[in-house]
Amino acid sequence: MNDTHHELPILPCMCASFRRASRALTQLYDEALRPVGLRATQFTILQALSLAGEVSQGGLAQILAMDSTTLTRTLRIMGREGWIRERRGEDRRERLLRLANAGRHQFHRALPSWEKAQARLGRQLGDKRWHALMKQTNEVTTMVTTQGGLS
Amino acid sequence: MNDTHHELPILPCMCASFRRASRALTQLYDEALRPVGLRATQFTILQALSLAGEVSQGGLAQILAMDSTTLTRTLRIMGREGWIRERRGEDRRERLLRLANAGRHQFHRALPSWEKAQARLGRQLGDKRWHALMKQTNEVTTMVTTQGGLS
DNA sequence: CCACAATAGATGTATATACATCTATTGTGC
DNA sequence: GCACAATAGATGTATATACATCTATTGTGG
Repeated sequence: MNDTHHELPILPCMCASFRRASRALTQLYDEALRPVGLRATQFTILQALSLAGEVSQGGLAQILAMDSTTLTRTLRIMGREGWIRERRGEDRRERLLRLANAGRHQFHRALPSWEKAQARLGRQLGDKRWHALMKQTNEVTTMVTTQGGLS
Repeated sequence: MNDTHHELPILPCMCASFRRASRALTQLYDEALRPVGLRATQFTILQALSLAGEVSQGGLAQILAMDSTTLTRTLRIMGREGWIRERRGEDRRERLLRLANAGRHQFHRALPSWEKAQARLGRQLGDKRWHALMKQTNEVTTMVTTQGGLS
């Protein structure tokens, strides 16, 4: 406990606050998932696909509020591992994605580590704050992605 | 308004929720700051330095809950623009950072765009949720960075 | 059907991010 | 003072992220 400890000033910027919290949480979850060989981001994609079934790349991007071209490379990495199956849609521009068996397996293998991280954080926050955060965080995302655009 | 609109499912993962919200917010703030030629991240660093005065790279990293080596490169980019002044500390391993005049200028030039983004979001959220989010987001960060560590 | 606008992704490029490892410097036990 | 542990950043490497631009495909007005 040395005193070179900067006391986490409150950043007045909402974006900065969220980015900072994201970094902190990502480090926590990454650490929890490291033994399983997954990044938080990759776990998220496995989980999203597990919940969504088959979706196009653009659909997945929308679910994750992410640029669809960003997924091109992340998915390539995960495809390399054999976790994801792709096929062309009727619209042959689309790539339809879903979990491959190896992906489902990897997801289930990671679940306990993820749940431990979730539970530990939940214990620290308490149920009330946990739910408030989940709710409000999603509200922000909805708000920004729905009516977003500076125009 | 087409119906290829995936309805933003609630992700059960706290980390994923935060990362998603961060991406959404970053796009919003990046768009607002683009005319000024700043990324949200860079604005954040200028603002943090503006608030903190002179800090070491490690100190700034702690303020931002960020790995200090990550800053090496971001700061190099910003140094290129002449926004940041560095000097060695008494402890000659440290780099002490602060805003250069050009950095202060760039920061003030960006302030109106940033304030507009903040205000717009604040209007949408309402004061109550705005403050709740700020508070809770910072609590999470404090919690995770303070007692963090899986050990 | 055909020209042209619109869309889904792929690719090029730049930044953001972390970790492992390395170097330079500082602290510590003896 | 010296050997060795600890610390602050720098560097190598890999992933995450977005935007501009390009290609392939689809929709559309005539």
